[in-house]
Amino acid sequence: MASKDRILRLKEETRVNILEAALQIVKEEGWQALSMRKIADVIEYTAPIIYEYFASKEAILLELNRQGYLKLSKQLQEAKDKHTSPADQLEEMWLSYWNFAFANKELYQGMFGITTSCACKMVNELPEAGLPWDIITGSIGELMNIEDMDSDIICTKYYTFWSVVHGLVSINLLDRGDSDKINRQVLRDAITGIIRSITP
Amino acid sequence: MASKDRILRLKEETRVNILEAALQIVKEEGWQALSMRKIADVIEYTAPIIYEYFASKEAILLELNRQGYLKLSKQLQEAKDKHTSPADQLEEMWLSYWNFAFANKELYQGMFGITTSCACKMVNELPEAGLPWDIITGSIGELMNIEDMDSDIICTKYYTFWSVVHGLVSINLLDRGDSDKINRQVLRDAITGIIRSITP
DNA sequence: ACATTTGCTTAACACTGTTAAATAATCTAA
DNA sequence: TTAGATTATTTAACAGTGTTAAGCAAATGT
Repeated sequence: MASKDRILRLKEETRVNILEAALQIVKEEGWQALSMRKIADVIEYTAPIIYEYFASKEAILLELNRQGYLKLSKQLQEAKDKHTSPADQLEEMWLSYWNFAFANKELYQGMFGITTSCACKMVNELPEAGLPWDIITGSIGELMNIEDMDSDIICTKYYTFWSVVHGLVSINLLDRGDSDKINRQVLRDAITGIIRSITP
Repeated sequence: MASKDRILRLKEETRVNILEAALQIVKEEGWQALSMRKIADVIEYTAPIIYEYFASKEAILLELNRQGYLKLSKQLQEAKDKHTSPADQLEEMWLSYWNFAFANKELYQGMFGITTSCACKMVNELPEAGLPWDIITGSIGELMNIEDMDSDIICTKYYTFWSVVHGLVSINLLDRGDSDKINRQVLRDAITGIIRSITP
């Protein structure tokens, strides 16, 4: 029965369509404007069929976040692969993180926003949310000559990196902050500063 | 007509009650659970009378944010007044900022959250939102011997401070991050590091 | 005592997420 | 081909949201 395959392919397709429609709406009108009926409008169905593909609206948000983490991880890995020295890798990766945030503002908000309306709470239980950590701490450990990737010192250094970059991103996403050029300079200074501070 | 005064006092009182009820609900159930009817329940009225005091739900959120900025500014000023040297002032103020964020999680989320559902957009036009900037850049300017408080260099240094502190706060508010003790250490290190970097 | 203003509520509208029932379309088997 | 069973999709409904307009009731001014 090849028709079964076709039908499965179609179902998978509308599943993708739902996610794409959701992201499109969010990009055009923001998270607060996303509604099931609007998604249904875009994919030319009525709202209840969405529940054949996702258990709830929150499940859609969660899946979008998941894909966001995958996309970010892919970019981080590509950035890492450009260099061999851990110091260069770290600089390239955090610049890549910065670029991801602004190229995917809405996604970034969902992934790392202090959600206010707390769109999807279980994002912390998403396994993909741990991927960036894995990719980056590898270079930190190598740079510091530490093997145990879960050691407190690596953890601390990771959070030091993350907080400064995420903080800078947040401020810019909040429409605060200076011109992009100045902020890039602050970012570069901070990153190289931290790298130097942990270079043996 | 003293009764006019009494009646005005009562009106002011329910205005305060509305705000307190809103904050109470947010603290107990989160921003996403805040609704006009719930507020009305708490103050023992029906929903429409709230519109005699606030033009919209967003206006309530805006006023809560305004009070948040005032409260934060007051704490920052008190922290500043504890010392005379700008370096000590800066350290004390940013620690105070950190403490404010965790003592008023919900308020902080509203004020500095990448709102996702973008609760109130005009928070940037709130004059009170600029108070922390005024208080802190004063010390930065003094420390760097610069008079023009709007100079790019002060601006940049302010954002450097803010991004690292806000980033660290965000990560902890996201349930990520280490123990409070370690994070306080990261915070202190970062703050003193920046202070040292701008001390002539 | 009547008229007017004020305070407050009820009712309604257009939305929201979500579920159950009803219908339309498709596939299966005789 | 036709009858029956499945599946796909929609309509209707529920409870909730922010918000507005209409109505009522109590206090006030004359």
